[in-house]
Amino acid sequence: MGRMDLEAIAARLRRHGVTPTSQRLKIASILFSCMEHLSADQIMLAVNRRKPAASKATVYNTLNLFVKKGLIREVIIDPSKVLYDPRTDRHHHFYDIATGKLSDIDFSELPIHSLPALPHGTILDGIDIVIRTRPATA
Amino acid sequence: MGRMDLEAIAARLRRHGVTPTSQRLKIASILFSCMEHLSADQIMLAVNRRKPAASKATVYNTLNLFVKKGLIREVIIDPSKVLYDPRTDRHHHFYDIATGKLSDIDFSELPIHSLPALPHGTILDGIDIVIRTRPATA
DNA sequence: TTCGTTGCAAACCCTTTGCACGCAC
DNA sequence: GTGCGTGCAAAGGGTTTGCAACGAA
Repeated sequence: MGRMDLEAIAARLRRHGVTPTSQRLKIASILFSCMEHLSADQIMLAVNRRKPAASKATVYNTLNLFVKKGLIREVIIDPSKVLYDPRTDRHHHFYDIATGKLSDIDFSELPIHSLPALPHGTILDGIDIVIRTRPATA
Repeated sequence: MGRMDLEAIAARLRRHGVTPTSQRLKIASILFSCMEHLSADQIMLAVNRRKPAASKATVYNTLNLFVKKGLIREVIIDPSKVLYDPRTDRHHHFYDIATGKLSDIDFSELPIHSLPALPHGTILDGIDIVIRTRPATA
């Protein structure tokens, strides 16, 4: 997987108010070059594949920091673990209930024509749509 | 909260292939009379409010059984705990990110006009839509 | 020096599991 | 007696936290 230019990633972190450190750059480069939905555990493995580069605590702290700063998003689908999504633009997901695999749906492919009235005293924060699928030969 | 007629609940359990026991009836009556989205913990508390009626293991086993038998559904939104939904018909949810409160959206209020093409080799299993909201005065 | 970052290990919390007891048929 | 259901306690697994060491400005 071609590593994205580190300086570009560092700039992106700074733009979101995150000081780039070597651990954060490594974690960010994995997320932004893979562009897949990874669990903290998978990121942990990828980060330390060759040599120890970040501890478990740092991986979790960093991911939570990235989420808070809007660099990535959490995807809550599997109750057993959180997935992290390097895309932050509006999009939705396919979720294969047999394999657990997530894939993206562009916002334009699944337009919402009208929203129901929101509960009183609330404003819209966002919309998450998950289309669950399963293998055809099940 | 008016307890739903126990015999009606027992019949519903049997219809789904679940042998009605006193613990299962109690748990089911809480879910079906409250018609709210409860966590296992809240159900545990409600079940044992007056006197011990079911152990933690039984609550979890029962909820998982109900899900497997199609009596209730899991709602995965809060990564820290699963919520159980007594409604199994097609519907969606509002989720207040500040309070954690869930409320229902009737299927008819949020029509999906067209679906994107599913990934090759997969078939539709279902659609989950969560409209995230937050208090207007945030 | 000073503040932010990292790492280790322990703590946490929700959930599941192993195993023995008990009840219904 | 057989099988399912229940309960207790312990284990499990992902995530968070306390605290000391570290590092850059």
